[in-house]
Amino acid sequence: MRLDSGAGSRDSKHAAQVYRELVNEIPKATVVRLPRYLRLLEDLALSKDVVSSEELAAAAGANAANVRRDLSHLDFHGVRGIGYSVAELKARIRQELGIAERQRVAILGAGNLGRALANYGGLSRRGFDVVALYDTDVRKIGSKVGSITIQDLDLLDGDCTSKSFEIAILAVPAVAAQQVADRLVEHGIRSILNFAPVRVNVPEKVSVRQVDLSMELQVLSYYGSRL
Amino acid sequence: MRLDSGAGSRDSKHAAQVYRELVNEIPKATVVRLPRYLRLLEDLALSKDVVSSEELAAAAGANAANVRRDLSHLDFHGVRGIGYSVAELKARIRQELGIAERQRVAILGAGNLGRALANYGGLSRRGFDVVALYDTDVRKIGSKVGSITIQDLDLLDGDCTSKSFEIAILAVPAVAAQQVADRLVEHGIRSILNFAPVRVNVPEKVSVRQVDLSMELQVLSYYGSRL
DNA sequence: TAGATTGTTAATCGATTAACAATC
DNA sequence: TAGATTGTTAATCGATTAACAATC
Repeated sequence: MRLDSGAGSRDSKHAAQVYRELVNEIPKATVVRLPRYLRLLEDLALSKDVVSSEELAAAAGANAANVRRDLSHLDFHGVRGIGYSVAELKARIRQELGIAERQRVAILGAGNLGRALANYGGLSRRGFDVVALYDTDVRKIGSKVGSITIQDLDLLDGDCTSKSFEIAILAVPAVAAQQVADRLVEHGIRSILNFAPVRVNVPEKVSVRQVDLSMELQVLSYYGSRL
Repeated sequence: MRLDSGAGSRDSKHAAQVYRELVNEIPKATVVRLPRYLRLLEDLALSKDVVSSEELAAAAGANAANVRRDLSHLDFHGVRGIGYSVAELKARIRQELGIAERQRVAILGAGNLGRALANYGGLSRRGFDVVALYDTDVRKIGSKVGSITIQDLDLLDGDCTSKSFEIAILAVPAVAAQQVADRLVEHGIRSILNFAPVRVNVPEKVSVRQVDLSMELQVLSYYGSRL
């Protein structure tokens, strides 16, 4: 099937772009802005019924036209002259992000960072429940962080059904990261947030986002040093 | 001055692109890849003298042509048929990132996250020294985290010269973030890494990067839910 | 030389945005 | 109606990459 030169194609659109629209794929840049819109909508939910693309843009550090295009990718429509329904847009973005229901998160590694993350109340507030905290250190296993008991990482393998979770946060030392990631993948996990300062290799079906403190500081340093 | 139609311009280049080359600006996408190259180079420093664009690309999750173009933005040249000098490229990237010398970092907020960051050895290994840790809680002030004594945030204002730092890490509660950011800006800081789950407004001359756990999880959820 | 790898071009891709008709 | 704001087009921008001549 040829996708270009069809009735709906225009010279200003690339063939690949037309294809992505056909299969209803949302641009990556849009996906990363959705949580920013959502945050404003949650703040606004009690005070306003309607929000404009201008306000959403200010909250996300984007352009109003950009916002309108983003929302049109969701097939979400506002009212001309009025704006967008706060409640409806909030629900629509939650649905699109796959967080209409609460998500279960496991934290791997109960070091300083793992414990800090387990204690962080902001997760629950945004719909993420930390349901497990794993470590390999026998001195830590059994002790509690908040209401969560640290468990032996070896339990992971048998835990598939009883303690299932959708998302894993990797907070282990760099040397252990790949090994633990492999076990998570075996366990069927498809989303990993990696705080370890190494890239982990995973099958294509698994998505990983890495948060690397040193690299963030290095990028900051670049911009700080030339002003 | 017109920038297009000049002797050096070609139809395949946009006028804005030509301008950025004239003033020697490095593309943002390149800047964020430099730390990834640097990490590989540090790992390689003891074992290899030369590295290829192919290897650098694999480490950074980029394309080899992309790497070669990135390095040409640094005016850094390799040797055809051979590759790039590991030691020279490492030094060149450090210089470009403004981290030829060690950088001093202050952490604002000695809660779970602030203390976890202060304890994180990876920072020092990458050339960042945590020189101060501030909080407002009188029960925390004076106690130590590792070798650093928690100080009263009010000292920040008098501290300009004696305890100066180039980079600040914001690890305070959301409600305090803007206020503390304002004080940092007054203090003359130009680089802020913000872990608080709110955008902070700063003058244009200050750069901020935000790390927001919930938003990262929401983006992950999107990709995890459609596979 | 033959093989390897750079440096650069040209094309395409993906994202942004000004502008404005549509319309509440 | 007049004012406000959406939805969409068209242009441009910024980034990526295949391909290949240059050259070690």
